[in-house]
Amino acid sequence: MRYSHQREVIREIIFSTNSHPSADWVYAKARKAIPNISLGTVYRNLKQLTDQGTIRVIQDGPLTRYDWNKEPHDHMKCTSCGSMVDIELPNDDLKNIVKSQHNFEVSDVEITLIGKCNKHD
Amino acid sequence: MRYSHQREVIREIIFSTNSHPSADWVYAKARKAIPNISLGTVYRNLKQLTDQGTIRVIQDGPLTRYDWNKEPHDHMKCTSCGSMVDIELPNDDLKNIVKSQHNFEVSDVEITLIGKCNKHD
DNA sequence: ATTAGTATTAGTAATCATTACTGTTTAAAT
DNA sequence: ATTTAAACAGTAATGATTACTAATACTAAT
Repeated sequence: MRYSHQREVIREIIFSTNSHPSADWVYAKARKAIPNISLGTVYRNLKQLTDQGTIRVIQDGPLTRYDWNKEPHDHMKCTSCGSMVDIELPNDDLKNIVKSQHNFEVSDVEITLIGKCNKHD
Repeated sequence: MRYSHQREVIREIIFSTNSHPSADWVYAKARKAIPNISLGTVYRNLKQLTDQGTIRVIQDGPLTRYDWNKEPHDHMKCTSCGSMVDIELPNDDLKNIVKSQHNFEVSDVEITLIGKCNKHD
């Protein structure tokens, strides 16, 4: 893939945050570096970066977010502040259950825990 | 909530399938019973049925689907045929982990297993 | 260094899912 | 039967994403 300044800026934006930003958030940030960057360019490059495995997509309900963390991991979503935090949970048991009981070969496990984080006791 | 024929038809459609249909699929089915039913009516009633707890929403990536099964349960999604099948998985361990390690009070757990179902060995 | 070829871009139009609006219809209470 | 508000059909509007197009800018070969 050929180098482009726009893609590099977009990549850096994703890698600079843990907030799992949306395309729109990335667009707003990118405009600060490249004021006339196009929203289409943002979407196209987010897709390319995803396809080449540089970043990954996470789905937050109907919202599409992006994440630099490609290690297998899960998410805690707080219903009070809307934040989505990374967490690693064991899932070998789940895989084994469906393998033995349903003959379903798992390639990926997506777990989201919804609740209240420690800021809202 | 006042009775309406349209809502009743929509409710029956959801309850007649295990395929977790989308709004569009419900619309197509509903037109067979009520040819001039409006897509807005489908969306409005799916929302009402959801709000009153008669059905529930499940998010399949960016796709919104509807489900009559309100018992807590999880899903297996087949990458070959796209089908999404209900499954019950234990999740007490997961809840306990985040409670003790992150002081995160879980109200809901969403697990989706992605892989190949037994039709595609 | 210049050129040629093509991936990438900005800008805009188009699409898709969903929601909002508006004037009409209909359930159901009086 | 009359009244009232909820629900409707039809259509317009929104928001996110994708597609299109002519211009631009990497990069490899000269």
